[in-house]
Amino acid sequence: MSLAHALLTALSERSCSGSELAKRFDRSIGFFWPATHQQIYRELSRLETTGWVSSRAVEAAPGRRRVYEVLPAGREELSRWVSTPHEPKAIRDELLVKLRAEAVLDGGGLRDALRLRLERHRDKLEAYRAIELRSFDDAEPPRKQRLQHLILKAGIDVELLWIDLCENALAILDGGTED
Amino acid sequence: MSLAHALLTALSERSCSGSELAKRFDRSIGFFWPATHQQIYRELSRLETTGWVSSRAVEAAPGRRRVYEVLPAGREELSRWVSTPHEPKAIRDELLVKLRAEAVLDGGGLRDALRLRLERHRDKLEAYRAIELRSFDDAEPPRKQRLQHLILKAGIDVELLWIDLCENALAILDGGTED
DNA sequence: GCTACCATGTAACAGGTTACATGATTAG
DNA sequence: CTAATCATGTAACCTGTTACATGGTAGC
Repeated sequence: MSLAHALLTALSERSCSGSELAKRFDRSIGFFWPATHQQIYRELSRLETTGWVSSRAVEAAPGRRRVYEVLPAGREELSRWVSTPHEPKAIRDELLVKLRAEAVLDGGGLRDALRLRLERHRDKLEAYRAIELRSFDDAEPPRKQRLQHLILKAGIDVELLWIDLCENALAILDGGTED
Repeated sequence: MSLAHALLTALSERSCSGSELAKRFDRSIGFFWPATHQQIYRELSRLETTGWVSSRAVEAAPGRRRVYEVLPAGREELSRWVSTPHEPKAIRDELLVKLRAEAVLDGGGLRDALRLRLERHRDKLEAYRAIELRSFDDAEPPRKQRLQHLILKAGIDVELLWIDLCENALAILDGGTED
């Protein structure tokens, strides 16, 4: 049920409509919990049925926009969920399966996939670093900012990890002997 | 369709029965592509229908064991899949959502979850390092071993990353000022 | 011959993905 | 007034998860 709580988190930061949520997801929470607009609308309906958020139609707005807002019960639920420990989820990444398949196939066909991944991870790294420069320049930031920065740094480290993996894999496929 | 290809990979390494596959998954490919025995049996049936694997019943064996084997068409499919580039998948980890929720809630309720994750990631790190010592002591390993070692090192790096994240998050929640 | 265990499987469900549909507002 | 775009939504599907069922073999 993490999408529900991701939405509660985003709406706690600022109330907004479904489409705006979808856009905000694309450039913040969605980095580590992606969601399409279909998922978001479906989940918002459920949240409203459960009584964790309320919505009101916005007059004089494009489409039939509705603005969602977290109710006290939703805030309690979010708090309860945050305090509930959970098991880590496994990585589940296609590339690692492909590396293992490449090891048994012995063909070298993985090169293109590795180069694409490398490009994507470098792009993402750059995007994260741009956000970092833009948003976290404070030398002595408040707790909230420090936590948000920590999340971003985790994202950066993940990209660095994949970049390193891809480069090493390409070196092996190209027959290099360096480690 | 990654489970299908993970199974083809495992069966290419060595033919075996469904239950044995489930066990092998638990301690190798399953680290980065987990699968329950139900998923495995369902997928094996499909693979056989598609004509990528064949199975034969084993007489004089416990239960009604069937041994699965990759057919030439399956080997081709695996090769085709390895050469097909794919987009990286997002992280999708509950902990990052919770960190962000903690930032907006301002309560400190995340400590227990962080401590549990820390423990789990340390355990996994230790397990991976034990495998590394056991399996990769060769100074000049063949290509196949180098690729497999690379996968394992990626797993180790991922655990180190999470450990670092959890420790830093706990430091912030405990009001420390170190970065 | 019980009991426990093993290999295989079924059924129901939850969540995510993709394709498409509808009404309403805005731009030209 | 027509085309493009926006906000919301429906439907079908696929994968993964959980709980349970069945038949067979092995140990006592």
